[in-house]
Amino acid sequence: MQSPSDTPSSTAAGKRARRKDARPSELLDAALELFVEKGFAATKVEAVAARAGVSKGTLFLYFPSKAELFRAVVQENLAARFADWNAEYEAMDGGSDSAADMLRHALQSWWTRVGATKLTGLTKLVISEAQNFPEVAACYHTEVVQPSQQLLRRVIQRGIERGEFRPLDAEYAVYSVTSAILYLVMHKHAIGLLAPASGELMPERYIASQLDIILHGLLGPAQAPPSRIPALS
Amino acid sequence: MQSPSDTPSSTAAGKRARRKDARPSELLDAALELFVEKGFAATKVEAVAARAGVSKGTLFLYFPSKAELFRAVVQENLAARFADWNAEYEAMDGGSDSAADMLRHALQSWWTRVGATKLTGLTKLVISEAQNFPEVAACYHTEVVQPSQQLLRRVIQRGIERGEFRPLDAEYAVYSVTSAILYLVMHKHAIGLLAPASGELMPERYIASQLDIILHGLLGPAQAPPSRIPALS
Amino acid sequence: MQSPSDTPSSTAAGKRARRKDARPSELLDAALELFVEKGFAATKVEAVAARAGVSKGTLFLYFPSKAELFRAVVQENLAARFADWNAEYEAMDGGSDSAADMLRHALQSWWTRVGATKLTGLTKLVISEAQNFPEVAACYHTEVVQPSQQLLRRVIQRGIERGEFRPLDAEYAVYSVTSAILYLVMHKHAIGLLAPASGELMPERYIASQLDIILHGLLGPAQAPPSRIPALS
Amino acid sequence: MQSPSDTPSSTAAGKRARRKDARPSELLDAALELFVEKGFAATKVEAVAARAGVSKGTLFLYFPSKAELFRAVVQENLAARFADWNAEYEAMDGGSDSAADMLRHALQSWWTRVGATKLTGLTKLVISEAQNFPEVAACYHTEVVQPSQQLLRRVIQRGIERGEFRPLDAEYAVYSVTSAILYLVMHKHAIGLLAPASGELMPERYIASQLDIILHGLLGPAQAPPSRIPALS
DNA sequence: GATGAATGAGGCTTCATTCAT
DNA sequence: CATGAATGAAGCCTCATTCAT
Repeated sequence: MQSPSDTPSSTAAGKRARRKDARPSELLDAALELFVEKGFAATKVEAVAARAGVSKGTLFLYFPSKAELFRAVVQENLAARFADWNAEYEAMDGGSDSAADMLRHALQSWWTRVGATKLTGLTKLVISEAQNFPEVAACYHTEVVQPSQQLLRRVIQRGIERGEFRPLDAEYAVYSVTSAILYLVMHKHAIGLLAPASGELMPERYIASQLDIILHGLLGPAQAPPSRIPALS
Repeated sequence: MQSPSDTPSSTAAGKRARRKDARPSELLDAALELFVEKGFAATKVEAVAARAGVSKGTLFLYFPSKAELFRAVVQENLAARFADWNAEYEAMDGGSDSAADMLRHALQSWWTRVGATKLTGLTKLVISEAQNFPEVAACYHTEVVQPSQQLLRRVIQRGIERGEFRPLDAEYAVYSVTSAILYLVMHKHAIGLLAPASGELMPERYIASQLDIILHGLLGPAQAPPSRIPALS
Repeated sequence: MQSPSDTPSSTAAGKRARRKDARPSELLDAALELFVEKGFAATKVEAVAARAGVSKGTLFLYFPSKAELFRAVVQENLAARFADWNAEYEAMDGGSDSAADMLRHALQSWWTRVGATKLTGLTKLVISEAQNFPEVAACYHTEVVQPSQQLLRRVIQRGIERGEFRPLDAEYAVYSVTSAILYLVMHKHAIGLLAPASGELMPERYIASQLDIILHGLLGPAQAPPSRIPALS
Repeated sequence: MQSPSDTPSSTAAGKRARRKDARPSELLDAALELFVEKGFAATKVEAVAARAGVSKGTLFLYFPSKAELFRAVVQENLAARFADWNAEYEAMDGGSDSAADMLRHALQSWWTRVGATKLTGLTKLVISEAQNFPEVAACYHTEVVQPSQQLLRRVIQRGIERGEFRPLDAEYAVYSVTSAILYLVMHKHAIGLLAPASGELMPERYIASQLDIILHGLLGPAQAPPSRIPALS
């Protein structure tokens, strides 16, 4: 039960302080968008500042250089994503669902928590700039890619051990899931823009299709589920 | 009937000319590599020239600007790839293989003809720079992406019609194949470099795994093939 | 009623703003001088910036390109010159002087208002670069050359109609005045520098001589004025 | 009575030799035109070579640098012009014409021998590039300007001494003639191009008008000639 | 803190000049 | 001699970064 005004400058100066505190994240949001859109080199710091509603000089009050801004963009969004993944991870490990359900759940929760948000830009960004920022890429790999893959591998492994899945190459089966995710990300940020006239890709339908095929592909002949043709959402 | 010196300047004067003829493609090769590695903006024309073994100025004898060099890189490699795809297309359409074999063949021939070459860089390049070169991206989409997807869609459709595959969402099932391909491309040029220490991805094993799961996922319960565990190549 | 410090930042913050306002015209002055001296192509933007006391980059804050700087140089000085010509025009048209006096006045006021200033450089500049900047030249012709020639033609025409001048080719008689002016301009900016050792040309004496001969040449035998030998100013 | 074939290689190799000897002057002609049109800096040596019908490299066989080419252009045409001026000079000095006739003749012969040819470009060229090539300009001044002015000054002086002309400032009266000439030159190469739509300047009429006014202006009241209105040639 | 004018290193591009053929 | 492919110094312009206000 903390008093609502525990800091001296809560009423008047508070608003400015909150604004001030918000600056960095407004800049990070603007930077994420622009880096994803145009790439690191083609993005001008002035454009980032402008999109965040501040002046060029202000950006340098919070980030010592453009490269540091880039690193901060990744770090910041990494944290957010990682927290969520962690929650997901524990929730799934604890339950007693079938491996198929766990995979279904993993993909679908990825979509709602990450795929449908601007966080997907981070993946595209890190991949695009991997060569120019190896430390950042390595960090991303350690924090995001490896844990996700480990989690998926464990689920698949358990499915095999339980006889739910066919006996297959568990390590590489993971890529069936990650490639499905990556394609959706790249479609959103690049492929889909190659030809705006071409038919839109409907994410839910895409995920349903991929899940249907992957699970059918993993499951042993006995457990083959009633082949649901995905509703054309 | 060969006179030993039919043209007086066949050896002497020819060397220059041969070099001149080779220059454009040497430059295009160098440019493809560097654009893929660092992106368009971060690649210096001087570096392209240096990798091709010529000086800065020479590049501009063959390409009027850096942007035109980029376009030429895509056009040039597009032609090569498209010719191969065409050959593949006709070979497959004419045969009387099962749809599964056709898909298997499509993926494997893609690997030998494209995936294992530096042509994969083109895909990564076009995707990375799609926003900054929309016309190039559109061209790539028309020339490469759409034909490939149409071909795959037709194969899958036929498999369904023949009862070989389950009745599923043929249009979206295509993405199971394209996402598998895209992931391999992106792994080669970006993901694999995120963490050099992480285990290498073996392309043949990757393709075998994806094929196994996709085909299992597509096939009707009856036709389920003997679940071959891919040899750890 | 003056408060000694009405605005807090009147002195401090104002200095920057005042500099910023002055920059464009400082740059235009420097550019005019250098373009006249060396020509457009041989003038380096860095030299213009240096003469204006700023760095290379600053120039581009105010003018988007070297060619635009050139256009601005002409436009800017055109305005100045044209305003004066307009004033002159009305002053002369309204008066009831003799045509001879009007011509005398025209030449002499041209000297004080234009000929003796750095504005003459504009004429040399536009003529020298006419082929490379046709639109600028056309503009100069419309704004400066044609009005001046029309004014002179009208004066001469009136002199002829009044019987003050001989009946001569009024249209071409104008060139006696304009050629006198052009020679002075070109002498100042080029001819006079051909041989620094050669005797200086004294502008007042030059104008007196030209006026003496032109007026003598125009006047009818009756009105021939007392042949004043120009004072060796 | 030289035999028509006194050199061994007169028939076959002669043509090539003549061509070879002609090369430098073809290059000089091309260079004069382009330097006049675009200025020294904006003229590309490749354009000069192309207009002369040879390759870039060939130009450098005859002229060690672009600057030397420029000097040669002036020197070469200077010689031609100076020879003519010399002939004119002696012809006039020897005769017993009136000073007025001599001036009339001087202007008219200038027109046919120089004004109507591409030699006028030389004047424009030297004036335009005077600052960047002071030695060339000085040479031009010594070789062309000073002799012409001296000649004109002597004619006018004699006219005054004989009582043919009014007693006027002989030294500056010269400028009435030179300014008339310069204007025609600059009109041909620059002013006339400012506004192609504006009425053409007819050189003969221009010269007639200027001569009429100048001579009227110089002559004493007694000798005033029948004021010929110049025929609208 | 916030601003935006100023800076100058660095990249793209041109073009005079060289030189192997 | 003639060619034109190759060179690289130099110029225009951009933009990350600084700093006076």
